[in-house]
Amino acid sequence: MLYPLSYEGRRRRGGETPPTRFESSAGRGHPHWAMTVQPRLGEAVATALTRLGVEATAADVHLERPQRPEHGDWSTNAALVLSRRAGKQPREVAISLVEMLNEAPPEHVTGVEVAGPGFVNFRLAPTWLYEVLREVVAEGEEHYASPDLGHGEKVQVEFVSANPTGPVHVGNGWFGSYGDALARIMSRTGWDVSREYYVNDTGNQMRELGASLLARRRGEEVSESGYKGEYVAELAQQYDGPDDVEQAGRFAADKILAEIRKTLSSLGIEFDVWYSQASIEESGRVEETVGILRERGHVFDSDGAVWLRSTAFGDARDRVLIRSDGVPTYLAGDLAYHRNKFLERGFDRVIDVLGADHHGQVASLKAGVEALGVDPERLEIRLGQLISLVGERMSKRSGHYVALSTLIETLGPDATRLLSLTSSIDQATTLDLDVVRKQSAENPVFYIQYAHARIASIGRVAAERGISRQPLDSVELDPLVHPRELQVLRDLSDLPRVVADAAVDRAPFKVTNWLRGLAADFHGFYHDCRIMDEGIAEELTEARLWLVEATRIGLAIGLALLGVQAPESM
RNA sequence: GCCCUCGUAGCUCAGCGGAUAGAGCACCGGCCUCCGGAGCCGGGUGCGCAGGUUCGAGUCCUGCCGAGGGCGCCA
Repeated sequence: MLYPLSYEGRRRRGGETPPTRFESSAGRGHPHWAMTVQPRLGEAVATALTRLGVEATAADVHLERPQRPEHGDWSTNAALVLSRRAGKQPREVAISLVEMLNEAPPEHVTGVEVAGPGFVNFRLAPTWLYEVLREVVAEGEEHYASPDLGHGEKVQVEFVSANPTGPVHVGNGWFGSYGDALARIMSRTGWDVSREYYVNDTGNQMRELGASLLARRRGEEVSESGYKGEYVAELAQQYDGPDDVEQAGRFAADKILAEIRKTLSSLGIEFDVWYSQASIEESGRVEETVGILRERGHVFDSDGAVWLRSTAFGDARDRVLIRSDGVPTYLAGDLAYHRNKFLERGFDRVIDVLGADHHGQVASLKAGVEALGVDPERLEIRLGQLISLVGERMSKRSGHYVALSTLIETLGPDATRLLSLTSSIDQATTLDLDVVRKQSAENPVFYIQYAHARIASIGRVAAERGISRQPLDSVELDPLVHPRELQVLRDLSDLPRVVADAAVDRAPFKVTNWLRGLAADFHGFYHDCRIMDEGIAEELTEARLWLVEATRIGLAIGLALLGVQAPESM
């Protein structure tokens, strides 16, 4: 399977528990907590169902953590889902199930009950959360919440790829943060990820850029179709080459690209490969690709042009590959590029992150890829909704845009990144820069980072007071019974699942949401539970210090996945 | 005209077909002799509209309304 449709889907189809670190830890000799509660509950439910005459495996049993505490710690809708198979009413199945489970409850379970239309709710002793804490600490920042979902599949994430005709604007930064965070998340979950920036350094726009620069150098007006931004004038002053649009264009593009790279780098975004479109054209791969398509029988000639019969692959109309003047179209170059990705460099999967304004390219690109003999399912195109700016659209040609570098200077890199990582890229966003500036102090990133800094501060205070943590193996966690403490541990128990969902759904914002929740619950814990004080028993201090350490690990993992700093102080 | 995406609280956004739809911001009140108050606690309004699918729909399907984007021998 190339791509798991969903984490749940994998489990059901695979008939096995998700490949989390829990299993690997079992192999490293931690039998006591080698298996977390979730799979144990699944097994117990499946066994009970089977004994009731309903064929079921653990993979059939969907377990979730209910929203409401009164619904217990874990819940399953198995009775609802399987009632038809059982030929009984859901509640009837649920009641039998509960009776059976109560006869010999799984470890940690203190009660099983039927609720609502047929949910089966489990109440657990806090001990299950102590296992979570030990798990987090043992696995640490490196390994906790790093399920192997990708199995080493080679995936390329191409993102930003802004034309080198002007500085990157906030819209580019938006998708840049997204693509980079996605790459980080997929790397953690077992994919072999390569980040790529496609440099569109050919064609009319390069000549247009060169012409704009030359016009500026002569002190003339830039033509209507040219690039009017101030940066062109600045570049014109640096250019001492000949009056040649090609050369001037290349000069400008090189300078601009260096600037783009610098800006993205200041956001923590680095690419493995910067791929030049010009290099593809010069290598002859475009003609070669058209030739291959012709050999495969998907090309025809008409009106002096060369066409791809893309309608054969679901496109709304056929597309021109080579214009009647002999110049290849953008699509031809793009297909040569994608042939290179799949067939020359051997990526199993390619994710192109594009703005919704590229929507029109999707059908023909997919059709062309399929015509080349590549399963189009391997090409995944994530269209992000455009970022508009208080009603006006950003455009490099008009010079009307907000430079990403300006936003970074205003907000700082972390807040800038979080701006786009708090919501799905499917969400169309209108940025009001005044509001953004005003709210920058309330950016959620500071709330999360504050929790991390606070933990570092606790460590400093502990050191001052000569309190050091004892090895976790020798520490009893039973003193952790406060609702605030248990809530933090529940959050931590969710992280592997959250990371998996974020990877499979290509949705980094899920990590952000989880971080906000953990930070909130940690702040609550911190407020209500003194860690080191005269009235606090030594054992409680020990346990709480480990709770704090586990929280730090969780925060560090989440922040790293978003590419945001985890500061020791603020 | 056709196609795609999106419509959830005043604003920015969450919500694997499940139980009483949640956060943040804004607004109003509380809480520091304290390990960092960039914090904690309390306060209320909402699924664009109409059908359908089913035990159950914010979630899936159809139509309508609204917003953005796309439908080049441009890139």
